[in-house]
Amino acid sequence: MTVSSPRRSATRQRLYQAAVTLFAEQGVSATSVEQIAERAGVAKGTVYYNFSSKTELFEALLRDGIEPLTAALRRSVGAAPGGALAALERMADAGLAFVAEHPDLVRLLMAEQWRSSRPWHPTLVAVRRQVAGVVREVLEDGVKSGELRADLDVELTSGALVGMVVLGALDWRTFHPERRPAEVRRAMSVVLRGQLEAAAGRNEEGRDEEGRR
Amino acid sequence: MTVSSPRRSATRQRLYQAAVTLFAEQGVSATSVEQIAERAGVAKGTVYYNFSSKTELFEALLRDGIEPLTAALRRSVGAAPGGALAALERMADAGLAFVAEHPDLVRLLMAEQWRSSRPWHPTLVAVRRQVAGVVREVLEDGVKSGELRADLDVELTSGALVGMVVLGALDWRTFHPERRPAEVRRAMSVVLRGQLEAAAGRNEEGRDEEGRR
DNA sequence: GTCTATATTCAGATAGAC
DNA sequence: GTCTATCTGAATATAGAC
Repeated sequence: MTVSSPRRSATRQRLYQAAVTLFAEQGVSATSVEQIAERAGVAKGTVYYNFSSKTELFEALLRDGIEPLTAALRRSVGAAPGGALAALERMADAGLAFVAEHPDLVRLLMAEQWRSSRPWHPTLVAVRRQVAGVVREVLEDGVKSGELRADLDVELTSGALVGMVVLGALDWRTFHPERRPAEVRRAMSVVLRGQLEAAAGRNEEGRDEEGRR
Repeated sequence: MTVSSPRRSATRQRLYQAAVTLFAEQGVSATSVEQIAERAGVAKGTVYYNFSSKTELFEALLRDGIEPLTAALRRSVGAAPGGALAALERMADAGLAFVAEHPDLVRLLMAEQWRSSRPWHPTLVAVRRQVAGVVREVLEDGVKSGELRADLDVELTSGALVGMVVLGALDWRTFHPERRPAEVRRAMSVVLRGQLEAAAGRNEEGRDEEGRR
């Protein structure tokens, strides 16, 4: 198995880029190979020289695109100070950044996630489990250390938190793109840290949070 | 314009049911009219007698399916006691119930939501805005009444909270269907009420919540 | 490696019998 | 109102020239 030639891998990258945009916007089935080729500036035959089928192109695209996501997640959890809530904030941050950088890929993941009985479904489920799994571990550690409440339902809560970050981020990119990343991060932080309520009985540490980082 | 005959509207209902399942599982484009007809137990021609095209069938299905959702939302906000957090909890509850009852429709909304440049996209965006809008109003009222923090970003926070509920609920139905609704509700309530942290400095009111309702 | 031309399959939509 | 039969366009995938 020889390493792909520079020329070929450049073509593949162009095809990835063209395909992910079209797939996200129209769906996989509604996108023709012709369209992908056109957008990438090559002929249809070239697509089939590089990938055996449209499905294979899509799966390769997923594998390639997901790698940076899992890498970013691992980074945000591992080497860092603070407790569980701080780790959750960093993960939310990493999620936000990923969505900002690869909005089409995330839209695609969101859309295809729920369709069982499609060839690529297992791959998507694996990604989902991996992402939610990292969050679950953080929650578990937080419970063990006593930082988080002992009766926390880590399974269901992790799913909900992932949903908050991912959909919150997509909502941002799609409907409020003029807002700055820091604003989005802060909104999520407020929910994560349980600071929705006005700080009536507590001290004023909530105001410190505004200047955080 | 005469009212549809009972026979015809029965057929339409069967077509809706067949279509929503197939659309959710395979996507709209990947589902053929033939498949829909087969599953509904009618011939393909009958589909075209009732709907002028596959797209029109899909849009009618959306309009019909969404009505109960917006109705449930209005109900859960309007006539009820308690402040903003209580209202948010009731809305989360309503969302959970809706997802439990119409999982296919919700999966479909989630999947098609992000594809601009499709005929039905405006309809889906309208639904999204409506749902998020109700949450935003509740947050705004909470801020005005002083229950919620004055500097709350109602726009971004409402998007995040909707995401938490919807994806949390879908996650539940898809990956943890054995869990009971009350467990899911409680997990979301914990996040909403900012009770992730162990109740160290506070009193034990957190334990009261377990027996809530 | 990439192109053009083409075979083949298949889905959307219609016409007309019942 | 619903069926069967059929038309038509389009999309996947291949073959072979360059």
